[in-house]
Amino acid sequence: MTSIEDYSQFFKALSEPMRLRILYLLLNREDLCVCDFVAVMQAGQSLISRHLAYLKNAGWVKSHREGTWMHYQLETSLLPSSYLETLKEQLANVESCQQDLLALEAYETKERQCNL
Amino acid sequence: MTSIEDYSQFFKALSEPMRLRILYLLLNREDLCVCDFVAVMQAGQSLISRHLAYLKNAGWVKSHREGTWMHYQLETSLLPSSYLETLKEQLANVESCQQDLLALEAYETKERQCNL
DNA sequence: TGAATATATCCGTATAAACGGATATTATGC
DNA sequence: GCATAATATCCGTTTATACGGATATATTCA
Repeated sequence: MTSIEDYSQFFKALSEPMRLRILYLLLNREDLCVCDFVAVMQAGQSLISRHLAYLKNAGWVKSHREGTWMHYQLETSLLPSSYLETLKEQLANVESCQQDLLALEAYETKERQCNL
Repeated sequence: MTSIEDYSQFFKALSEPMRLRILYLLLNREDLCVCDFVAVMQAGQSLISRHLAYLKNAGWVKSHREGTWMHYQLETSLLPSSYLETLKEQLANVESCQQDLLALEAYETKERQCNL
C-alpha cells in the first residue's frame, strides 16, 4: 500500500453489497470455505469465487488450500483493527447481514460439506 | 445508513483516487472552498464539483454556502472517528496526498480567492 | 435589471464492473 | 491414467462510472 491507487482499490472492495456480506461472515468466523459461502448465500459459485478473489487482491482476506477446498480468512495482521471492529459494528445492524449470519448458523448445525 | 446498499455506497466514495485526495485535504483543514480544491489540485472545476457532490451524497462531507462560494467540511459528527483517524494516518504516507498538502500550504501563503 | 463570478448539472463518450453460464484448473481416490 | 468434485477463470452482455467541455443555476454588485 504505497500509492493512492492501492488505497482506492482497497476501499473499492467494500463498494459492493455481496463483498460486504462476505466480509461480515468472515468477521464472525475464523475461517470459511468457498463451499460454506455457496451454501449460505443465495448466489452462484462463480460469483462467490470472483468476489473472494477481489477481496484477496485488495488485501482484505487471505486463503489457504485444504485438499480441493479453499478456505478464506480475514487478513487481520495487515489490516488496521479499527476498520475491522467498526465495520463489524456497523454491519451488525444491517438486515441482510443478520440474515446471512442466521443462515450460517443454521447451516452449521449440519456437517459442512468440506468436512464430510 | 440502514441497508447494505447504503454501506456499499458509503465505501464506494473511497474507491476513487481523487475523492481520497479531496478527503485527505479535508482531514487536514477545518473547511475548504471549491475554489481551493480547483486551485490546488490539477483538475477541472466540473470534476471537483462532481466528486464533492458524490462525497456529500455518500455521507462523508457536508457543505454550506457563503455568498457565491460553497464550502465543504468533513461530516465528523456522523462518521466513526476510527475511520477518519485511520484514513488520515494511511494517506499521510501516500505521495500524491503529501504533494496536495504541500500545494495547499503554498497556496495558503497567498490570499484565498474566496476571501478577496 | 444586467453583467460577472462561482458552482452545479447536462451531454456524449470511453472505460470499468458485475453477472450467469460455460469452460478450465487443481486435487482426490480408485 | 481417469472419473469426480471444488474452485477459478473466461466470454459476452448489461449496467455503472469517470471524464471534459458546454450549459444552467445561484449569488453579488453596480
